[in-house]
Amino acid sequence: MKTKMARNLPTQIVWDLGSRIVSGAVPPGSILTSDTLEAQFGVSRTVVREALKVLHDKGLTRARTKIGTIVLEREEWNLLDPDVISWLRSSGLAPELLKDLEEVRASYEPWVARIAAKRRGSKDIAVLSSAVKRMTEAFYSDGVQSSLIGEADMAFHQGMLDATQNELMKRIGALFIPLLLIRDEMVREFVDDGSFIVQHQAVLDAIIDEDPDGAELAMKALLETASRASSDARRKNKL
Amino acid sequence: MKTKMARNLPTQIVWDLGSRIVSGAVPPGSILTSDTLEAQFGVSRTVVREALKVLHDKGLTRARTKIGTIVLEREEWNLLDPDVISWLRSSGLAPELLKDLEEVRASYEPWVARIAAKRRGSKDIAVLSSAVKRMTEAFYSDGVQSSLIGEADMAFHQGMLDATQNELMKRIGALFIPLLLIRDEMVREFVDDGSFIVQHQAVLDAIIDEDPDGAELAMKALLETASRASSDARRKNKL
DNA sequence: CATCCTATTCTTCATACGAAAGTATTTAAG
DNA sequence: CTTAAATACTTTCGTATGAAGAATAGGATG
Repeated sequence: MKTKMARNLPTQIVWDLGSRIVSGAVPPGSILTSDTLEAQFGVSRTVVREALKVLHDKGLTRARTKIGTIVLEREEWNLLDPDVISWLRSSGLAPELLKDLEEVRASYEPWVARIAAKRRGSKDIAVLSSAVKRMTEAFYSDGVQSSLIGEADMAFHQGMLDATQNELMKRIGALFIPLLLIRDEMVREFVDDGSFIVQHQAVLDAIIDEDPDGAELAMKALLETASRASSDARRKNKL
Repeated sequence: MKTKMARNLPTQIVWDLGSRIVSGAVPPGSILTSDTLEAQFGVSRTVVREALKVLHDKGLTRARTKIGTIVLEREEWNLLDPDVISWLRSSGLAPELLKDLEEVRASYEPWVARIAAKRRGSKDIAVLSSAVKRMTEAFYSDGVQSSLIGEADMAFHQGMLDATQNELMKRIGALFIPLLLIRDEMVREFVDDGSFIVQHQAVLDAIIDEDPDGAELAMKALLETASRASSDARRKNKL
């Protein structure tokens, strides 16, 4: 992940408030007043205002005269905002969101594989092959919990996105990859036979062969397994 | 569309600058200084700063000490930001973006149809049926240029999104629908036989029948036609 | 060529006033 | 006396302004 370094004051406050709102620590309907925040964070009005402006733009809050800035319902939040996504991730994913996410993924990722197979260059193949290789090595040396698997997994999916040469698709995919990784880590504990490696390899092979149909099918199979494992995981944790 | 009413000062400036940047009137590399903007818009630093903060958040600009606020390259822009999308729409769509958009659409909309067919309630059917009906009537009374067709088309696709009951999918779809409408209007001039009506009807029928596979196929057929017409349009306009 | 300096611009602060909108008070009607 | 409408009040956001701090591009200096 990117290590967010020394941000300026408003951004810090945006992150503090934003993550607390998204996590539910500051529930919808809560009232934030500029004065209070000013005192609370020990900053000036200017800074508080800039922070509130940004939160407003992300759909988290709404300013009302004589009342203050009120925290909006979750339906109003801009779920496609990178920051909101980031806050969602660090505050744990609601099962409902996870379900939505899985469906969205099922809709676009086979197509990503398909287009990647059509357009991939030699550099893309190198990236993807390396990712699968690292994934395999990590699995057979450190076992299924290795964090290296997650990194390789992420690199693989990012690599496919890059291979599509579709800016829009890259944006969308980049947005969800971090979220999906969390899910995948949970899932791998329930599919510890390494089958995910075989399935990634199958996708890679099809992409190398410039076989769009094959890539799409292989990706669907991969997602299918993940989805089944995911519901297994849910059942096991729930009951 | 929503009629954006009396917005506050910073928002006005965000829209003025944002749309000019996205349209290319203020090209990447341009330098905006707070002082200049302050004079140009006749507002205070506070307002200019808030506006620049928002533009920064949308990936359009970057503030650098001793230089000013510089307009970033297109690659840096947050293409998934609703405002950026809106500005892109009103400034005409680059052919490259159009191609990306078409691919993205092809990836998710068949799945939207599929999921809609699985989950649709009676209310969803009413909405979709009404849209197709209006589309048909507009076509046979006012011809293919009728703006009512566009409205009905939009209502249809929005209705499908709502039927999925997937918040994330709704967000993504809602983002692109307005852009696709522009494309569709261009396209309809090249497919003036009303075949798009039959194809929408086919999707609707499958959704009513709770036939996911049928809905997905019908939607794919619809997109296929649109895609073909789109390249026809491109060829004809280009040469 | 390397180092230092300075001017410029962003960043933050503190304060003040105007505008909008709930809340309380007064007034008037029934 | 009760109730409802009109009025004044008060709180909070929105905007403006002046000043000080930090960072650095680009020139001055050695």
